[in-house]
Amino acid sequence: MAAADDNLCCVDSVPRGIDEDQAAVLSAVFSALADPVRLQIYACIAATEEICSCNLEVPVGKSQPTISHHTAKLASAGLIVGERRGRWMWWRVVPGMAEASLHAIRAFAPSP
Amino acid sequence: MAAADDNLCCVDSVPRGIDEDQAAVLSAVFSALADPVRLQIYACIAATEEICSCNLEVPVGKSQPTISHHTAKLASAGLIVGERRGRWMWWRVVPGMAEASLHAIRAFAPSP
DNA sequence: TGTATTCATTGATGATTGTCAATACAATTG
DNA sequence: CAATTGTATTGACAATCATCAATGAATACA
Repeated sequence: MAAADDNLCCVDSVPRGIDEDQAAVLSAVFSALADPVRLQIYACIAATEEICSCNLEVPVGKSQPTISHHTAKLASAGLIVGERRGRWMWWRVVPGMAEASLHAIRAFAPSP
Repeated sequence: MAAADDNLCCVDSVPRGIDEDQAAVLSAVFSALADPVRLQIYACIAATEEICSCNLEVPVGKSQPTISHHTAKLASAGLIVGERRGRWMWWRVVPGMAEASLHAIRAFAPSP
């Protein structure tokens, strides 16, 4: 019974995929991009040199606490950085962060 | 009163960011990558030519229904495609899908 | 035809999340 | 110092999600 290794699709050594810790870090980056509102915020920031928080409320159509919550999540993921100048908070995109995260997924994958 | 446009950080024309519909589509792609388990699955698939579902349960350490649920979400986002051959479901990565989604965010952003 | 196997679906549950009103904090201005 | 303005935090709530046990559907094999 069973123990037949002929009609199995399975190989002996299964690929390990990503390290569990690294998967958690990477998922945080993509989680930050997984929300339509945050995507609009990120695109707004990427489309400008830098932009302050008050300029984000109108184009994305959300309340100020919501904007603050989303920018904090983008910043926590390392996708943007903020600098406080006076009363205003200015946001810039961290160049290459998103691309590096994508690249990390297939670090060991054979190139196409 | 007010109407003082001197001490405002705001510009008149706020960047529109991404189209709302496109943001929904893109967020679906990144939502698919926003889970550690799905990242491991995606990496496992990317690391092989193609792999069948039964080979995914062991490396990610989840139950069969959970694996099926995750592969369905990755496929729904267009990141992988599945082909049924006999009893087995074989998965392949759709090349360039993730990169294209990233690129779409800054379609109109100035290059660095 | 019947049995075993692989994958998909359903139902249920605990956890996470997006949102806003209210409030607190910080910094400029009078 | 007091008032004003931009931002962050808290609390609460509805919605979504990840997970698994149980079940169903489809295919291969005897």
